[in-house]
Parts: sequence; structure tokens; C-alpha cells
Amino acid sequence: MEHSVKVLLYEDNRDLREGIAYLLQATPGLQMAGAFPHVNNLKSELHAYMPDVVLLDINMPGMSGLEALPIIKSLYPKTQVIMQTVFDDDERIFQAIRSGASGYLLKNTPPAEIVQAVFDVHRGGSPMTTSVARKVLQYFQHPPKTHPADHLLSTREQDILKGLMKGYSYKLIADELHISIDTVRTHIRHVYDKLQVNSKTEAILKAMKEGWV
Amino acid sequence: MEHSVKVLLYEDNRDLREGIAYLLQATPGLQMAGAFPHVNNLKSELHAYMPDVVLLDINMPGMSGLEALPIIKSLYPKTQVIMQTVFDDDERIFQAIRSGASGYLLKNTPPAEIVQAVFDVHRGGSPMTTSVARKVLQYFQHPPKTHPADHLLSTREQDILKGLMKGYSYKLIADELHISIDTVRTHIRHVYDKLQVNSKTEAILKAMKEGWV
DNA sequence: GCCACAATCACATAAAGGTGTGAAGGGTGC
DNA sequence: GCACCCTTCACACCTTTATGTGATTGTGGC
Repeated sequence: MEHSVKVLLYEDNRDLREGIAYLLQATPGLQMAGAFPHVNNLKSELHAYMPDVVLLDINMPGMSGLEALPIIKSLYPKTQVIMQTVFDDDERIFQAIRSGASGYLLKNTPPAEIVQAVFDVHRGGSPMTTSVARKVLQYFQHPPKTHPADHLLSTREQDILKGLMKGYSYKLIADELHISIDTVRTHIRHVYDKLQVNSKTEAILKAMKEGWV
Repeated sequence: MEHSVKVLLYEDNRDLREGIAYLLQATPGLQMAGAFPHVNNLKSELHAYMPDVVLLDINMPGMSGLEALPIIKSLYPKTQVIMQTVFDDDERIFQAIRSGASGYLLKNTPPAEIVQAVFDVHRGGSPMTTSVARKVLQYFQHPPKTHPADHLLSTREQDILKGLMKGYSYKLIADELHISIDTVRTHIRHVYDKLQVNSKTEAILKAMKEGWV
């Protein structure tokens, strides 16, 4: 094989940091470039060590791993980053993914798997704790819907809005719902008032942006 | 713990099927309900065994695993399905995910990990081969864009369409692009012709559906 | 040079959409 | 009962869009 994989580790817990560092350093094919308790000197450390893989704890004093991640990916896009955290809440996970994380491990991951994960990301895989993977899949199946419309718009108003979002004209909507076109106008007026828009296009765009596709 | 996890296995390769079946059957906490080389009797087998987890090969003679998956999920939504395949092409992966697969393992997965995967899905996780996970993450970061518009619509026509998609009126678009409103009309006419629509709304919806958001 | 096409503009007409105003019946809640 | 909202409808007036027809200029290919 070519050169060994250079790893940089950020982890504020000293025992954990030294433990992982020792393990990585002792693994053939891996090269432990450095291990730090915070990311305050991130840029200079990245420049100095040019790591292939960064193991990044999310919760650290000072700048968090989530803030550090986009910096790493913007400066060195090819660097693979594995996030580590005790929390598996959706928000952090998706923020990390959007920022370009290549792996996401919970802190209960056994050390041997961490080592495996480093190799995995370097080979182009994305090691993930299975519970994290599940959340990612669920996001696919049910893109998050913020439903303020449910109580903001009445059921009839939602019917009309759905009609608009299908590209229907007032007349078509009226026919489909078996009401007069003037009634459709009235409902649309109310929808516009509530969504604070004043054209069909704006209403549709807003409805889509808010997620109720 | 409560009752053991009931597993149903579909795999056309006899050696593989019997090997995995033996392993599952020999694992404490797992109950091997049945192992079949095809899904032609899927419904009756599901009804007979009521499995917690289904291990489903994609490439089988007759009905494929991808076709069987939606049937399983529609009949027994709570049943967890792990897909197994030798191919990791994007199309199959995303079709499986959309159909509700909870796990996705490549065929080179060691048997011990298959067993682990069964427990994982039953616990609510989503075991995935890391290369599959990578594709899923990439899909997140760069939602696929089909850009037929690039050559279908001229640059100016795309400018106008973008204006529409921002909710602008003809007049606003004209001002922004420093052209007359009649020119905007002309371009929009051409856009409608090319997209085969006949209203602003339809054009916007089509543009969004095609991905050029 | 000719052709196709992109980009610009103009004038005109009909259809669709947006807004003001008003009103009647049904339902919920206090 | 009364206030408030939802749903339904009507008429009027104006703006925005959609479409028909036609024209000029410039660019790139053959």
C-alpha cells in the first residue's frame, strides 16, 4: 500500500483522547499526526499536519466541532471528517452532514470500530452508528414537514392551496371542489392574508419553502 | 429480554442461504423462521411466519427483492427489512430506501455482521455498508440535478425563468434585466413552448420538479 | 450569402388573477 | 345570546398574464 493514513484528533476528554491516540498510533497503516483538546488552533494545525482524516468531537470547550467542520471542509475539501458525539439528536446530525461530514459515530463506539472507521472513510466509505443511519434514512423517507399551516390555514384553505400547487386555475379548483369560482377567490384571499403574500406564485413558493409539498 | 427476533431470509444462492440460515438459527435471541430462494410465495410466508426482520436479496429469479420490498412494507409496515446485494449502484439503493428498507448490506459483509445487523434493525438502527452510507450522505449534500434546461432553454430564457421562480412579475423581471416588458413576454412565450406549459404556475412547478431550483 | 436562432421591442386582445365590499348560514366557545 | 371564524356566494374594477402577429438586430454555422 501507499503511505499510511494521517489522522488528527480533537477530543476534550483527556483519557479518551489519549486512549484513542494511543490506539491509532499503534495501528499499522495509521499515522497519528496530533491530538488536541480544542479546535482553537485548527487552521495552523491543519496546515502543519495536512491530515487525511480528522476525528472531531462535537462538544468541546470554545469552538464546537460543528463550527470547526465547515472550516476544515472549506480549507481542505478532500480531508475526511468523522464526527463523534454523545448526542444523536437530528439537528446536529443533519448539520454535520450538510457541512460535509463523512462519518458520524456515537461515543459508545468501541475503540476497535473507531480504528475501522478511519480506514473506512479513507477508502471512501461513511461509517455511521446504526442509530444515526436510521435517522438519515428516515429523513429520506419523510422529509421534515413544518406544519404551521395546519392551524394557520383552515382545511378548505388548504384544499385551495393544494389546487394552486397542482397548477390549477381558479375555475378548475372550483370545479374540482364543486364550489363557485367566487368562493375560490375568497379562500385564496384569506390564504394570501394569512401567508402574507399577494400572488399565486408567491403563495406556491412559500408553501413549498415551508415544506408542505 | 422478551421474545427472540423472528427472521425470514430470501436468498437464491443455496450455499449462502443455508449458511446464513444456520448462523441465524444458531444465534441465541434469534429465531430462524424460514429461508427461501425466491419471493413468489411472499405473502403467504409473511402471513405464516410474521417475521420481525426480513433479510432480502435483491437479485433473485422471478420477482426481485426491490419489487418485494414495497409489498412487505405495505402489508406489515413494522417489519424491518435488510436488503442484500452485490451491487451498490445509486439507483437500487435509493429505490430501496424510498420503499422503506431499514438496512443495506453488500454481499461481502461477513456473516457475524449480518447477525449483528439483524439485532441492529430490531433495536431501531439502520446497519449499512459504509460505501452505501457514503452514497446516502452524498445524496444529501448534492441533491441530484437533471439539467436538460441547460440546452433546452437559452441563457436569457433561463434568466427569465429564474425571475419567475423568485415570484417576480413581468415588470419586475424587465426592470431587473433592463429590458422591456414585451421582451420578457416574448421570452416567457418561448419558455412555455419549450417546457410545453401555458401558465406561470405550471412553468415554475415543472422547473422545480425537474430539479433546477 | 443564407439560414437558424437568440434577443430585443411593439401593439392588440382575451383570459386569468387580485382586491374592495358585502352578505348569509353554520359551528364553537364563553 | 353574542362574538368569532369557516364556508359559501355575488358583483365590480383593475392589474397581470397569455397569446397572436409582426419586426429588427446580431451571431454562428455551412
